[in-house]
Amino acid sequence: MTTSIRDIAEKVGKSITTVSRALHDYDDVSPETKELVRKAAQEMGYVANRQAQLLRQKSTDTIGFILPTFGPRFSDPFFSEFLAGIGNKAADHGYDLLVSTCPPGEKEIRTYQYEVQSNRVDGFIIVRTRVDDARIQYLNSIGFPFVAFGRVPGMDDMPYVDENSDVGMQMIADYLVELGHTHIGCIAPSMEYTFATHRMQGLREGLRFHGIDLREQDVLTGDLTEKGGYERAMELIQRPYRPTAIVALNDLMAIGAISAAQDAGLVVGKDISVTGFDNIPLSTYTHPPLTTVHQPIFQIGNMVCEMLIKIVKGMPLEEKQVLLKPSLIKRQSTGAPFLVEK
Amino acid sequence: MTTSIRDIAEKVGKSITTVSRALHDYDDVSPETKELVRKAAQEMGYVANRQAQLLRQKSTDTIGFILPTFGPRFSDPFFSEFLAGIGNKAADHGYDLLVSTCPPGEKEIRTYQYEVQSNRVDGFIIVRTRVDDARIQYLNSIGFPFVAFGRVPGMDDMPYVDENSDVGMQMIADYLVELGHTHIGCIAPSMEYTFATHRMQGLREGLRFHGIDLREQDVLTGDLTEKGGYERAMELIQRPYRPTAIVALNDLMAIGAISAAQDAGLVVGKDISVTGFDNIPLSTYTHPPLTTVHQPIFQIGNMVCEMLIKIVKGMPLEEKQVLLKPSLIKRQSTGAPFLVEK
DNA sequence: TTGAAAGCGCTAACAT
DNA sequence: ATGTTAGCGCTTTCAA
Repeated sequence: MTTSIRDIAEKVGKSITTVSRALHDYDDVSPETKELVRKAAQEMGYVANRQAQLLRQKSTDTIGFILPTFGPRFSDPFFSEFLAGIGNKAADHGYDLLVSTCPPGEKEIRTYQYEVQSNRVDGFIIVRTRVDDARIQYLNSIGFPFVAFGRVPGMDDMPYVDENSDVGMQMIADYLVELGHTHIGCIAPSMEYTFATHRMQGLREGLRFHGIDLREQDVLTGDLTEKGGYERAMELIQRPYRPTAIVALNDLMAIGAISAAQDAGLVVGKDISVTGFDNIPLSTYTHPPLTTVHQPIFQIGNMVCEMLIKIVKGMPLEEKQVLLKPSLIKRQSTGAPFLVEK
Repeated sequence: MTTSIRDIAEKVGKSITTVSRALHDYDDVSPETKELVRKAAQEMGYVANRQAQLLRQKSTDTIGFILPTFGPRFSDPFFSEFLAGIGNKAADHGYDLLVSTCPPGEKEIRTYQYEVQSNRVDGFIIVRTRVDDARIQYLNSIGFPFVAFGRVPGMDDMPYVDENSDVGMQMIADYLVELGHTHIGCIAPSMEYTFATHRMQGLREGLRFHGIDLREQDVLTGDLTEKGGYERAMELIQRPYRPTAIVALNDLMAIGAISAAQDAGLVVGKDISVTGFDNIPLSTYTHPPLTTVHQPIFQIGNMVCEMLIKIVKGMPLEEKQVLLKPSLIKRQSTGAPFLVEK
């Protein structure tokens, strides 16, 4: 069926050892032999059997990525873009990407354990880090390579890439205050996500800097989806004294919030302002376009993957922790507050 | 490091063969030995080395999925949902999912070849089939297992799951005509995608049934993204005699079209109607919510994966070709036509 | 510059 | 019911 190293050896009349070495460009093989072997390999359409190669080398040249899927309508554009970023870079380095799906929770660690112990991957890429992240604790405890997109409190030494979303949110706060907002509502996911804690803190500090306190009752928690955003935003909007601006912790929630505002008969950007975070391509095409903070998801995927490959190859890392500078994208979902019955 | 079958053999004082057989529950091993071996394996945290196991068995228990990524902002919610569907089912059956990324084109086939020849996967899942699909021709020519989401003309015997989007589009046509539209524009991706040909044909036939011809000049081609939809829709809108309804061939394009209409000062659902296709979760949260045709992407991922696993295991397939019935989702992006300067 | 031989961890045919 | 042995395809000592 498939040609093996042995077939080539037979054809060129050399030993399999020589063929193997020729293929790997060892310098103790004569140039002529190398040429000969290469040509034969080419002709016969030889491709190394990965299983055998890797069994021998005790490595897998494979990166693991376990998608934290939530329910059957897992439709977050964030992940396809991030995945493309990883896959892209992995391919550049001849690495494979092994993707599994597992909802966050109990079973999750077992999925990681299983992949580690069955020798399936050389390292993991972790997304959406959590404050008390069992995945990272596990990998750390056994010294298994990984790189995270996102930080984890108390684990300042682990390799990660993250955007400085504290600062990103401060920019949002500054901008809203500058526009004249003083009563601001916030819709957020569970604070188990570190990115949520950073963004909240940035928002809090940013507002406090201008003498504004974000009140607990103005912060509502929902799912990290359009639906979650819609529901929580609707709650805020239907209050007798509704906020003049709603800060959503990601674009998907913001899209839900815009929808809620419109269903309530409000004109977004005039009657009420809405902001997001991520700058997914879609955020340009909402109505009105969404004011948000840019996060280069594809590039972060690239970086995370590149770092991980260096780590598993034992190469030095220039920077073990990367914190990217955010930038504010001003669009039309924000405007000066329209003050209602005050 | 990791415990191997040999370690267990030593511990329980049996041969490695016996251990292997005990672990696989062969019936020529005494119950006591089985018990003994299992307990030891448990205690020692034994997990089989996949590479070795698979090298021996000449199978990989792995499914290949090559993401057709377009450019660096590959942010299509379709793919994350589909991936979750596949991953989910694969995990149920103990299969791994090997994901690569490769833009459609020249190099694509080489990526497939490479994965086939290096023995990395048992079969492939193909998405977004094309009229002249080199991937499928290749896999078919070498008899390598695959299941496609989408049909290919002239390959009626290949295993696939698809939605009957001809009928889906006819439903859209019926509905628009029923609302009173007669001048309809269409924004479509390249007709190399089979789904596009089916949807176009459905639209054409649906309209013709009501005595309406879709004119060539009213069909514009763009990228399968919000941006593509925006640009092409804007062209249609700026014409002196603009259509009263724009049919987009997927939801992402429709979102772009809504945005274009709004930028042109039109009220969508009143001044102009817009329809999509897919019913991604987002389509509920556009403004106004999008009239579209539902496609159960997660379940299709499930089905495709299940079928592929049966094929690679040599199990019989109840249905080799599955054509799902579409359903129309009426929302507020469509309404009776508002007739301008006619 | 080349080849023989061992062995990665596992399974299975063949003994016993 | 259990063990011996061969071998999957490859890399890598070690010896020639």
